Amino acid sequence: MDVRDTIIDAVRAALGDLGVDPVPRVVQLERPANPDHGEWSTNVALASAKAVGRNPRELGTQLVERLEASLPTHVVGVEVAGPGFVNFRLADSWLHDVLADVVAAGTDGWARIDEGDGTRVIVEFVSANPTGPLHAGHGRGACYGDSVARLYERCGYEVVREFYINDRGLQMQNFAASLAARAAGHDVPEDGYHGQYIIDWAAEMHAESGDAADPMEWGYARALAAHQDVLESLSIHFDSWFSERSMIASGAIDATLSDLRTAGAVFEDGGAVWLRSTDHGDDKDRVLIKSDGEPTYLMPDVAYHRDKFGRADRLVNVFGADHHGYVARMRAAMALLGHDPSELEIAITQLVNLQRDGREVRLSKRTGEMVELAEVVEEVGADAARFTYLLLSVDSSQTFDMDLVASQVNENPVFYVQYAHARIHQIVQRATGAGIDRGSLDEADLTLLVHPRELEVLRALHELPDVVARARRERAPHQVTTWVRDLSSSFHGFYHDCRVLGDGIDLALTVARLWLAEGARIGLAVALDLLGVGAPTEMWRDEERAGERV
RNA sequence: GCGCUCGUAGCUCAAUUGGAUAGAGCAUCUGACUACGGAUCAGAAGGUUGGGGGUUCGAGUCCCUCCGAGCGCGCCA
Repeated sequence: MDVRDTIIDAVRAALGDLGVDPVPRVVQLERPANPDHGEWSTNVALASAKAVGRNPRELGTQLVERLEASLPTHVVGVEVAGPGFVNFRLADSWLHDVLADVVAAGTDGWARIDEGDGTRVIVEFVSANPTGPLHAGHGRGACYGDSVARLYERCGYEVVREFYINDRGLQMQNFAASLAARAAGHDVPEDGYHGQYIIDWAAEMHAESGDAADPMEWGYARALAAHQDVLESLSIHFDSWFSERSMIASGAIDATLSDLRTAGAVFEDGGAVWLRSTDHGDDKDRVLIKSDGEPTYLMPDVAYHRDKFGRADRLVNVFGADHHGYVARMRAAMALLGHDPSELEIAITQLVNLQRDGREVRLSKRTGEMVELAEVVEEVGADAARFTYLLLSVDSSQTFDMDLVASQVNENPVFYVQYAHARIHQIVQRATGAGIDRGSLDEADLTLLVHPRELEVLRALHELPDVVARARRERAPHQVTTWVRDLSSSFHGFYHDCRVLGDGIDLALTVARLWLAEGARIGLAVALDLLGVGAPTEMWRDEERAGERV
């Protein structure tokens, strides 16, 4: 049982004894910013004083008196402070228990949150048109979506990663026309695609099958293959590629329209069929079927989301910032189909500004100026790319400086973190080489871990389950990135000040520190896996490796 | 004009969703160990959280207003 639960139970009991009625259902226990304020702190006296008409400081004092009568496990001191905070001082033993818990849970179990209970979730992300390669901007949504999926999995949800392919419609026709034009040696149409890749692909198509190829089908396959290649290189694997075309064949679009009609969710005006999206918060109604009888872009997308709800309990969509205007109408459409809109979570990723050679590069497939995601991965490496994309909250736009991430590789935080992991492996190897085995946890004396550096590592490890749960809830993998940098910093500090092996280090202390390193290893491995970044057991700079070979 | 996301140290960003003295990295300056691989560690300096008002025990966080940035606002996709 987590030490916090023990404390919270004691606090609630004491509040009841003091005549606070009702006892607050949720008692917050927080870590004070200032270490002088103890290990844990609660503001419950401040929060409930008003409700029961008492002075907060006084209520806090009484609370302390009751708690002192029978201190919870590990607690060695309780004090009231400031306007009425109640602070708890703990013996280091609570952290030794944390280490034992971490080690017992291992990489499979530590920070595995049991709240999804098998709820089925479809995480849809990337979903770029198959009309050209993914560019650097898509990388953010790709890494983000995959990491969000990993968080859901870690929290007990059953996750499907899905890529929606807009494989019909005007953009596909423009794409095919552009390919055909280039293959025939002509300029591409005005509203076609002007990128260099069109020229390359047209040549490829021609070399492969002369004039026999259908530009649309050939280009579709070519683009999809490119998507899959680069995504796999980033360790992103989609379980499902959902084709818009397939819904025409399956009749899903007609069925959706029929459902909407039955629900009274559509009306006709000017020969077009409109969705009553204003009934559910949209600022205007939306056309589903144009007056010429053709469906709009929205129509199949609504059918697609209806289909997804048939397969899952909850949907998570990752949209680019340029699609945020689309959120309200999709929510409204789902509400009109009878779904709970809160079961459709939509995350918006803000833009990526790519910098190269000190200048900004606009990312657009249509105009042709772009940096392909594959180039980014090749130049900076998959791990650095993923870590960099997951460094920030997606609520802010990101400047991805290729030169910085690629050339000043030593300053990239991903190496700092990976180095911590590699160091642990090296220590264990060295210990093994010296004939030292850490044995079983039961026989280790963890109470020897009393150095501030050691305790800092253990505190960080204790936080991980909270971080994971919150990052999942807020769909914010960057919180995991922040945490893992913090743990790495603690570990490097420990490594610097506390020798694990060597003359003058008692064997029992070596063993205890080996267990601490194992705990840190587990934390790093769990977090890096959530980020989709590798956890290497050794790292050598190019020049070191070269030197080694001499 | 309306909507969404933002504005925090010179730069890039955090901040337990309303908690106590706003924290990291980079850059700058100064240091540490004849190294369990130094891709390490420590210290200094750096702030009116865009401006103003409000809510309350308490605001970077919530409300109002102004300024600024990005992105949207079609019977396009």
